[in-house]
Amino acid sequence: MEALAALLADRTRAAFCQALMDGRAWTATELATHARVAPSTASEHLTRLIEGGLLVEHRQGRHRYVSLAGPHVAELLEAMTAFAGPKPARGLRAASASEAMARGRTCYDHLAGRLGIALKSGLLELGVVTADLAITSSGLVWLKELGFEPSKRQVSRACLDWTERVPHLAGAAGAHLCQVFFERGWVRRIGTTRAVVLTPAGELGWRELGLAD
Amino acid sequence: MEALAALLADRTRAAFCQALMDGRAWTATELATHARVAPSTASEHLTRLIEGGLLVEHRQGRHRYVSLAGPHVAELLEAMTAFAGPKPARGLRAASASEAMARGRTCYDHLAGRLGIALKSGLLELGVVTADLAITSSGLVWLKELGFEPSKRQVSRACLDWTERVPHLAGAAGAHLCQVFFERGWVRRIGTTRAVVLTPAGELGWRELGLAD
DNA sequence: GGAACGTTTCGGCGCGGGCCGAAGTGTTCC
DNA sequence: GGAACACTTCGGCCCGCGCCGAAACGTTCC
Repeated sequence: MEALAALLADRTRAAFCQALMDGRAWTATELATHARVAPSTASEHLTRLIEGGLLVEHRQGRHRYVSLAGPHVAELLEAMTAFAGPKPARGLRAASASEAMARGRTCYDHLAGRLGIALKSGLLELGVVTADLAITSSGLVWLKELGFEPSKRQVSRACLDWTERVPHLAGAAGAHLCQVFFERGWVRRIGTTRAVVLTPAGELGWRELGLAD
Repeated sequence: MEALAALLADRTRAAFCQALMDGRAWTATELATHARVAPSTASEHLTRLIEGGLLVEHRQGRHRYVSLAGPHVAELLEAMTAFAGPKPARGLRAASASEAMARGRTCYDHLAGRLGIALKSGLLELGVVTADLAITSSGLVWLKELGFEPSKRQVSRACLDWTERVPHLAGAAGAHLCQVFFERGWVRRIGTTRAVVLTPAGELGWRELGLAD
C-alpha cells in the first residue's frame, strides 16, 4: 500500500492521474505540457505509473498513449480526492473552470458534480435506485429498456462526489447511462475538459424519462 | 490528494495505519515499538496523521491514544491495500500469521478474509443481500430482528477483500453483524491481532440463522 | 519531594528521488 | 536520404524529509 501511495504522492504524477480521470488516452508530451515538466521527466513518471498498475499504455507509431488501467483505478483516485476535499480555486480563470466542473463533469466513465447529483435524485424518485444507490429490481428493468446489459462488473456503486460531498452513481449502471446520454447528444463536453453540460435536447430527454425535477 | 498520498507513502506511517485497522486505540509508544522507530519519530508521525484527518487522538493522563478517524478512513485504507494486492509472506512466523489473517480477520469494524466471504455467501443465500451486496427489503427486516437500527451511515457497502480478491460486506450492516457476533461469543480474536476465528458456539449460531453452508 | 515513565521539541545527519539538459533511438514525412 | 518529431536513457544537481539522540515537559506513583 505504501508503494501505491508513493506513486501518488508526487505532484507531477498526481497531476497526470487527475488529467487522465477524463477517461481518455493522452500522449506523453500532452501530459508533460499539462504538468509543465520536461518530456524526459514525464517519461520516467509514466513508466513508474504503468509498472505500478495504475496506467496502461498503448503504443502507436512514435506516440505513447496512456490511460487509466480501469474503473477500479478511477474509483480509487476519486475516493482519495473526495477524502482530501475540494481546495479553494486560485484566480478568476481557475475559479470559473472549477465552477464548470462543480456544475457537471465526467468522473472517468460516469457523471458527477451537480449534474450527477441531479441524476441520482431523479433515479431515486423513479425508484430505480435506493437512497443507498443500490439498484432495485424494477430499476434493473428500466435500465435494460435503455440498452443496459449486466456484466461481471458491479452494477451500481456509490462514488463520493468531491465537490458536492454526497455520493453519486458509479459502476456499470452509471457508466451506461453516461454513454447513452453522450450518444443521444443529451450531454456535451465543454471544450476538451472534463466539464460537461446538459444540452436543451438533454433537458427534454430527461423530462421524458421522468428524470427532471 | 497528493498530500493525502504523501502521508501514506511512508513506511512507518503506513505501518501505523495498518495496525490501527483493528479498530482499537493504540498509544504512541505501542505504535513506536510496533514499527521499530524511536518514540520521538513516532510522535512526529502521529501529529502529521492527525493533522491530515486520518487519525484522531484521545489524551488520557500521560498517554496519547490514537485511532482511525472513522469508517471512511478504514474504507480508504482497505481499498488501497486491496489494490496493491497481497504480498508473499517472508518466514514461517509471518506465513502462519498471514494464514490466520486470510482465514478470518476484522477490517476495522466488520469481518473479512474467508470468514467474511462465508458470511457474504450465507447472506446471499438467505436473500439478505444481492450479489452486488445491496441490502434487500426482506434483508432489512432480517437485520432489524438482530437489533439493527438504520442511521445516517450507508447500510451496505462492498469492500474489496485484499486476501480473497472478492468484495465482502462493509458499511453499517457489516459493522452491526460483527458486533453482534462478538457480543454472542461467536467470533473471538486470536491473541491481540486482527485475526479472528469462528467459535464452536459461532458455528452453531450461524447454522441456526441459516448462515452456514 | 523524587523517581520513573510517556511524550514532545530540536538539531543534525544522510539518503532517496524529482528535476533538467544532452545525447541517443525509433518513427514519420518529404 | 535527410529533417523533424516523440520518446528514452543517463549523469548530475539539490531539496525534502525520515531518522535518531539529547534534553525538556507533564503525569503518575511512592
